[in-house]
Amino acid sequence: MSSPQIVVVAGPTATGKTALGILLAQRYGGEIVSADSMQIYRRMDVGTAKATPQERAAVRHHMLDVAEPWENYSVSRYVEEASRCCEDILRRGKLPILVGGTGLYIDSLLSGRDFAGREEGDGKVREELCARYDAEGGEALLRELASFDPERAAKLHPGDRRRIVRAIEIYRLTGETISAHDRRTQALPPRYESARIHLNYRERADLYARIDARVDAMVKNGLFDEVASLLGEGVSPACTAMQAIGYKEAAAALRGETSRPEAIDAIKQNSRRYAKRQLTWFSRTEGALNILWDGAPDFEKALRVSTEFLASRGLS
RNA sequence: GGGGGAAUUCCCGAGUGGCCAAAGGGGACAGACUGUAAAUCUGCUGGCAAUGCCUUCGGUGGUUCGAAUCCACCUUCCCCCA
Repeated sequence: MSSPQIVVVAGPTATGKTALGILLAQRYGGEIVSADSMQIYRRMDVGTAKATPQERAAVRHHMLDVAEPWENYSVSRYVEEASRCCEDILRRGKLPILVGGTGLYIDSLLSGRDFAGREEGDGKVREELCARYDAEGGEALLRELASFDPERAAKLHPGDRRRIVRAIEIYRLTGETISAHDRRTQALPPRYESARIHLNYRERADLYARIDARVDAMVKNGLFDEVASLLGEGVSPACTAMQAIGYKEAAAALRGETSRPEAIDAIKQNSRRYAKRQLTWFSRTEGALNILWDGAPDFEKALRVSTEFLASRGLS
């Protein structure tokens, strides 16, 4: 195994990724590349727990504030832009430290995955397929998918509108089935060798308590004002950015659909569930150093353990 | 003090004699994931030596071949009249 070009710090929300990332960047002379699907948006700071101006002054951060909240960002754009950042950092002889909780972004960047039909689509096909899904039902579209890609059809559930539509869309746009596409991209060697560090709490209850406390802190730090101002500048609730946890619930409360306490409870609950999904995602990647907090983070120890781990992988 | 109503599995809430370990929803738990991913989708949820057995529908006792469902009393809560 060749020595890693990139260090990854991942884990569920509220586990101290940002702080450990900065410590590592300082220790190794690295720069942070964020891997967070919501921190890419400008003016979404408190609700996404973005690194503070002080933290960003201490260590250079990339892939933060690279899009407007009304833009439709995507994994493919992330891979494109973030890999440019990594190339740049590497070229300058520094260590890119990928920090974030969006598993798909991390894996896609590391593998150098290309996404099918990037140029071709203008959304028309997808729109049409979505309409058909709603009118004819999932079973019908799944049968259609099965006619040219039975392998994929067998894996999808009729209720999975998004993936059924996408699978048919790719075929229509590129002539290649998504199964064939996936097989082909899977066979490609990864773009970057990486050393991965995963953060979590040993006890689920501690993770959840930490999340709840952080949501309370966000509210105290002006989450509702931040959301109100976004809404005020005309950001539509339909935007991807407005589907972020904390934002959608606060927006509903600001519109009077729910009370604030209800919104805050919903934010906590959705954050806990999100953390669980992150855990599930990260649990399948092997070879990571798992750092488990006992009750509270111990960054001194984490830095020491990480350094040993990275040394064993050839980084000094 | 009198009259009426309600108590169901973690929560809400169906169920009014067998097809009920008990609909549905929520939550919890688990999983998936290749252009929205903080999104989206799926599974599961009394116990066990498990094609069956045991415990459970406020409590106790009763009717019945058989009760969450019927009867009596008790407890708690709600509403109305005082």
